[in-house]
Amino acid sequence: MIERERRVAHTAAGRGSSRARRPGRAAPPQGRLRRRRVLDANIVAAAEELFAQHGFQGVSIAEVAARVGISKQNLTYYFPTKEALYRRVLDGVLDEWLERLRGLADPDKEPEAALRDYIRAKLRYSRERPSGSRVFATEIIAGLPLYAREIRARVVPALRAQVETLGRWVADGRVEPIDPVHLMFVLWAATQTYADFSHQMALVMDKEALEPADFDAAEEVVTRVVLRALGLAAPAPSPAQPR
Amino acid sequence: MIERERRVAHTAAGRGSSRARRPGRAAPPQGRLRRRRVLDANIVAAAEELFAQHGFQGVSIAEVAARVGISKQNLTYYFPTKEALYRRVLDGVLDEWLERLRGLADPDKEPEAALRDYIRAKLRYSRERPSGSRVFATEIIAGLPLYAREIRARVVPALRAQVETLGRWVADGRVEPIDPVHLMFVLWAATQTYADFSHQMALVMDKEALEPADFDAAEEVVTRVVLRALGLAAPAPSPAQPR
DNA sequence: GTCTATAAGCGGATAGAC
DNA sequence: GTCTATCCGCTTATAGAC
Repeated sequence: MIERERRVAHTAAGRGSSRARRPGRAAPPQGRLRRRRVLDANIVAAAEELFAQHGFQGVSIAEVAARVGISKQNLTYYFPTKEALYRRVLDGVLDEWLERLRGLADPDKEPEAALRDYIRAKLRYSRERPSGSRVFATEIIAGLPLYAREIRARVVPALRAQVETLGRWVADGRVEPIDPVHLMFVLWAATQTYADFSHQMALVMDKEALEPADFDAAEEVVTRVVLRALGLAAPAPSPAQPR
Repeated sequence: MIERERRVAHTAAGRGSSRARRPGRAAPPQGRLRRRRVLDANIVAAAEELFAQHGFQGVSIAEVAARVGISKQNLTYYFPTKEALYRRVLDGVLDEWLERLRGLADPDKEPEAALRDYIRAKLRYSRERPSGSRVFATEIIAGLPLYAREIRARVVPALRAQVETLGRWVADGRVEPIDPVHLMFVLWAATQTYADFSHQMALVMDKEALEPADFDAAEEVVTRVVLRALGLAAPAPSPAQPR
């Protein structure tokens, strides 16, 4: 079963190099492969939403299967265990998150521009992939019971690199002195919260769900808060009085 | 069974008025009552920790019972359903949270002092009651499946009051203009994260768990970030150069 | 690849004796 | 209040036919 898991996971992830195309086979395997990849992606997407709502133990593979229109026995063909499916969900979240935030907070860029881009990208992720953010958050809140290794290997280095960049800006006198570790935690929290706590926010603002305008306002406030903490923004932007 | 739930829940919450003391009974029921209250509190405390780690569905009542040294059948005597126990956990979290934050962010107080007190209290709650914060966070992330009514009735008004206070300070020109709703969201997130995400923070800082000094540093950074966003703090506190 | 069938266990909840 | 006994449903996972 481990063999099966490996095979499916690799082809699904697009790295199906071990299974070379058989020249003797006339029918193109591309159609089948593509269909499998689509089904695989649908399973992961459905699982992501359900895990975000109910947590790992709160989801049954039968529910996931029902969402994508297959039997739960068939689902185990693609993902032999529930935990394997959960890991694939988190792998996907992490892949996309690291991809989007790559190269931002570059120490050579201007601090202000780098931070603006970073905040924008992170808030955009919260808006476009709230379920992914939530699965991630619940895993962290639970104390990393199933995904500690990957967090340690992939997330922690990324965060440390960003902290180091902040620290260099401070050391070079390009921003006012502040604890870079905790500023990073605050920045992370202030952007993450627009995915994780959006249900409560909607209640406070008396609307069904957050709207694009809310994310624009969030970006303005978070950006201002962070930049001013570093002495990088004008003291009184006062949008009420146009100059 | 509903009858039983009501009775137990009320006495356990300390409002056991319906069961008047029988004058004919010589033995003081106080001992028994006190023991029951202690056991009840132990159950709730154990459940809080487990719910924080594994989520609602991830916890079995047998686990909770084992932690307090009773059988699961006996546990159902105190809490007839798992959901009732979960609600009691959240009730306790909410009670203490509202109690601690009562009167802070008073519109008549100086904005700077009010905000400092509020941030300190909220961070202290994250430090002292991390499990409670985490249970709360997971319920919100899940989309309020079981506790929406209480959030709506008790949390939302509290948040709105704080938003209104911030808005009044802006309107009165006591602080620089900013969107009070989103500033509140950021403030909430920046303090909440020190409970919810502390496991990841510990990994980033390469330590077993957050220490008191970390919370001191957090308080300094969060306070500075918020105050400067409102134009309330000196531009360059620079702790490196004592004046 | 997808199906039927089923194993094997745990979950919450209840009944009733003491 | 605490115990033993038990019900019933749902869970993951596997075996094997097609």
